[in-house]
Amino acid sequence: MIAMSTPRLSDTSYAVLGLLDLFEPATPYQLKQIAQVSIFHFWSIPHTQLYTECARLAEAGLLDERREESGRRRRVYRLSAAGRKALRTWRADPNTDLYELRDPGLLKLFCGADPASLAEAQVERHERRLHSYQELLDQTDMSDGMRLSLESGIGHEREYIRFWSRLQDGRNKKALT
Amino acid sequence: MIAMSTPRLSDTSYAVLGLLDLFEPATPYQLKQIAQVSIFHFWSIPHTQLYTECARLAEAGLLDERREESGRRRRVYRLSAAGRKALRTWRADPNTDLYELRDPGLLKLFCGADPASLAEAQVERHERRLHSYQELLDQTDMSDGMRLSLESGIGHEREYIRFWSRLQDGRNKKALT
DNA sequence: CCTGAATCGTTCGTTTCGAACCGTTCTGGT
DNA sequence: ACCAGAACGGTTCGAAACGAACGATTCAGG
Repeated sequence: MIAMSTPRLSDTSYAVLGLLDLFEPATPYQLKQIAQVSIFHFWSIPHTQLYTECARLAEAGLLDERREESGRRRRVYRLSAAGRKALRTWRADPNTDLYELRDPGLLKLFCGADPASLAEAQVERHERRLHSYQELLDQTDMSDGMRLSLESGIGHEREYIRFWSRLQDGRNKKALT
Repeated sequence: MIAMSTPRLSDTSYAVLGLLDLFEPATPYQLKQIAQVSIFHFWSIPHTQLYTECARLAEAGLLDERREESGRRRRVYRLSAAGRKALRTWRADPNTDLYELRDPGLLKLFCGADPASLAEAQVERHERRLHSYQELLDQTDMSDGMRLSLESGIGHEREYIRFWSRLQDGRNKKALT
């Protein structure tokens, strides 16, 4: 309950709070593993950031940190009351920005790369990813939010496959610049 | 032609080279304006980075820089021969990673926000964006790559609208947590 | 046990980020 | 013509994010 230093919370901060809300208690390493099969699809973070972000949030009083005595001396985190409250407040505001995207494939396409050969590689990768999402969907039991966001990912993968497939078919076979 | 220091070129570097290839000569500010109606949709960069990136690329010998004498003393950039070559090499390799995405809306959904109220805001924003893309498509004349990447953006906006619209309809009216 | 492989956790130098600021140019009013 | 304020253009700088690399622990098999 003590009001500590309050650094700005980024969306990434809330991502960590949200993960812990579903899967606490957890170490940063476990969060990384969970994130890889859940939020990384629409909220990418380098794994090192989970360590620093947890530390920051604990510092700010939004997480409780407990450290193992022996062995790896893992730091295990839980939401504090303040953390739970911060999460609830943020979650209740439906006004959010649109996405930010970085797609190297589209960038190359824009820059004039040969569409057909780009497309071939892209279709394959997106199909692989689509399958992994679909497997996730029926293997795991998950929260509503988790299922919905995964379904969104599936929709976008399908859209990507549609888009790139169209570019695969012949006629675009000019030299690779 | 002089081989200068060669810092790693990031995809953002190539984005700048690619823009200049289509629209040279240009100042960083002009690049920003062009980017806003072209690559920002799939390759977001803060505008200040265009200034530093141009400087870096000029330093590396991939751009030619000319500075105005009077007034704003703008720096005007063109591709150098080396820059053109670097762009061509990069463009010819079809093996590219998949996208990275950061979508705060999906993040909130994942974290358990009320789907219906989130959806309402999201649908509106995505529809606005979809319209702006569609206007771009017939107003402007553009390169093949530009048109294609814009069409991809339109496809994804439609997908977003499909997804969020589904969540708009009643029954999800539980309290906003 | 011992050795190598997998797992786990963190550090640290570099790059990116974006708020904030300042100088220039434009616009309209007088 | 001149001035005030708004819009535009460009840059700086401190903070945050990034990711390569490393060191330490645990596990698996011989």
